[in-house]
Amino acid sequence: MIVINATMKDVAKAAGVSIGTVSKVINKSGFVRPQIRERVLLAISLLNYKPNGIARSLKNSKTNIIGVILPGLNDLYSMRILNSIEKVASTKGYKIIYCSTNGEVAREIKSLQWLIEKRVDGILFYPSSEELTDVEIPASIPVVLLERQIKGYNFTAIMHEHIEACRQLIEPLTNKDFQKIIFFHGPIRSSIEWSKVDGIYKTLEYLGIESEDQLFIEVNVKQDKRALTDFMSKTLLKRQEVTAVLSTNPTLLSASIRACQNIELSLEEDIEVCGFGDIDPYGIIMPPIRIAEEQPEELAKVAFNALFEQISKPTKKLNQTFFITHKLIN
Amino acid sequence: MIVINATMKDVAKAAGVSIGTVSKVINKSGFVRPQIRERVLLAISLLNYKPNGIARSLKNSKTNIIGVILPGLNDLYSMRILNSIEKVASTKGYKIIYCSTNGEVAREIKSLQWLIEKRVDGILFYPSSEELTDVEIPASIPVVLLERQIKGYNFTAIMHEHIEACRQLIEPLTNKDFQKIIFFHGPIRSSIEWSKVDGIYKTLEYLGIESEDQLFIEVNVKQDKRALTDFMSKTLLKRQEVTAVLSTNPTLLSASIRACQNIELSLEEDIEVCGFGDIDPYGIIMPPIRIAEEQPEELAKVAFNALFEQISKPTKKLNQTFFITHKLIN
DNA sequence: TTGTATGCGTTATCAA
DNA sequence: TTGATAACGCATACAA
Repeated sequence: MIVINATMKDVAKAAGVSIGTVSKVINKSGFVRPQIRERVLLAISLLNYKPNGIARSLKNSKTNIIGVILPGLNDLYSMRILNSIEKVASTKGYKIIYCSTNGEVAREIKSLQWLIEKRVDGILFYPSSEELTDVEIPASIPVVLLERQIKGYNFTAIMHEHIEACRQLIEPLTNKDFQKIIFFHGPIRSSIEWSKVDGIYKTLEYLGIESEDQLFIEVNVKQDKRALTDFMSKTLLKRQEVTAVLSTNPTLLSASIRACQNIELSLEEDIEVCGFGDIDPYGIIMPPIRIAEEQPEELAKVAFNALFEQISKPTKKLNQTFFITHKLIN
Repeated sequence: MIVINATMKDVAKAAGVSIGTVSKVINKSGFVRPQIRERVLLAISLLNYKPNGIARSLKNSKTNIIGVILPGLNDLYSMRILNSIEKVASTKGYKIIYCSTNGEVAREIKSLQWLIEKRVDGILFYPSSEELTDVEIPASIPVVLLERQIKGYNFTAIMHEHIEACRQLIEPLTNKDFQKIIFFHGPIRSSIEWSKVDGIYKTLEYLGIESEDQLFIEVNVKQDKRALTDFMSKTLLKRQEVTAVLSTNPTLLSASIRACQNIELSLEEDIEVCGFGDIDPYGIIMPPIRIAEEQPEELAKVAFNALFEQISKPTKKLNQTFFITHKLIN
């Protein structure tokens, strides 16, 4: 008997038993006489029967899928987040549906709605802003946020703590003779950039250094590589008194390095460059610079576990914020 | 009337119509009297009804999901592949389930089986070897392979062509005075490494250079960064006559650069380093070295389109191999 | 121990 | 134009 996509019904017929019995054999639930069980197993392999996960999900209200919404896979940070989420999720039997938003609220909404429609068991969401409207998330689908809280929702959120990292970056600079530091940062309306700049201010205050004496320069990170390098080169040339640079994200940090190379400032002797971002996965930068690295693996693990918790015990609705600390290298 | 997870039945009852009518309104199929239509729409928003995608998939035998199986997200190449697949897929209304295999056949099989069970509409599969056993893929689920063909299956496959890239890398080296080149490559039992080494041989032959006079060194890429750098440093010190290095993958290429820095060979004056792999996304390496970059975006696009083709017209079973060419930079 | 029947939430085919 | 009903493939409570 040849059946293209065999169902339990086909198996039942072939084995001369009822659907219920086949189901029991497959799910190892209840008891089935060994003899019959064998007949069923034989029929299954003969017909090359594959259970239909969709029907199962419908019946059980469980998909074993979680949705992961990220701005995109454009840097090592996002890549490592997704990589880790997938790894830890798969140890608990979950697969992931990955959605990118390109930082657009409209696409965030679309993704959320799609995932809700597909009845995923939970959602990990890295919002690109604190705003989100026009989407109500059913209480049956837990959501855990990455790196940001969303106004008016108060989900569980996991984010990096920046103040301590700022201290670790800045303090060594000031241990030596007094330095004039230039801080390159992105738009402070971004909450992440803001909290880094805030961390810098707090650190300076803690160290008894006047913020007014240092240079804070907001840079348009949307420029292309070349433009960024040029801008920083010019800035550094204009400010010859500067002896250290701290950049708050990988784009700016790499641009700082290119700028120094550009105007022939030696990272060894003339200027000290440090900042946030895993920009040198292959260890090529010489001399190695001091970097505060995000810990995406840690973030992913904590986030998934929080989500898993909520999936498993839907009653527990204790929304908290967890903080991850940076790792300082070199 | 408060309903937690409203269904079409709830909507129908609330609007005082039948389920069939509600379905018609939602799917805009058939005609519904405007007045009734409004009533239904009202009920939908009142009850906060969300269609159940699982039930839809069951009914329509269509999930709008494709599975993507990759060895992992451990380098920029995989990242860009996944990124592009997701982007192009979403333009056609598909979401992706991402599965990592860590290069283990057992996990490849598990992933395939899981995706088959979930009845995804198609699968993009980057196998880590040419072997695969114990898994029969139903004809109803098209599969397109990335970078490799699997023995005994003969699926449509998309892969990079390496011979031309080898020519473009090697020819400039030989335009100058005769050079002694060292070729660092990975295990040639890997089909990708093999085809690169093959490309090198063919190029040398084409250029009339004796392969015997050049150095081919197979390197264990599983070593850690430090060990790799040391190994290459020693090799280069032993072979002072070498004036150029070609490495066949990003791990080896970056190690070559670190080795040169290590033993103070100037990339500008003493030695020429080139090879395969996008190791410098932030443009920090000075001087820029010549690199043959894979084109993951192109690969992803071609692969998805091939898959989409097969999903749309299941009859067409013309399995082919498509080749992508590298892009030479610097 | 096994079989029957119902429901999960849709869509689609018919009658009405 | 609308409504009733039968699938889709499976799990399960209950009857046999």
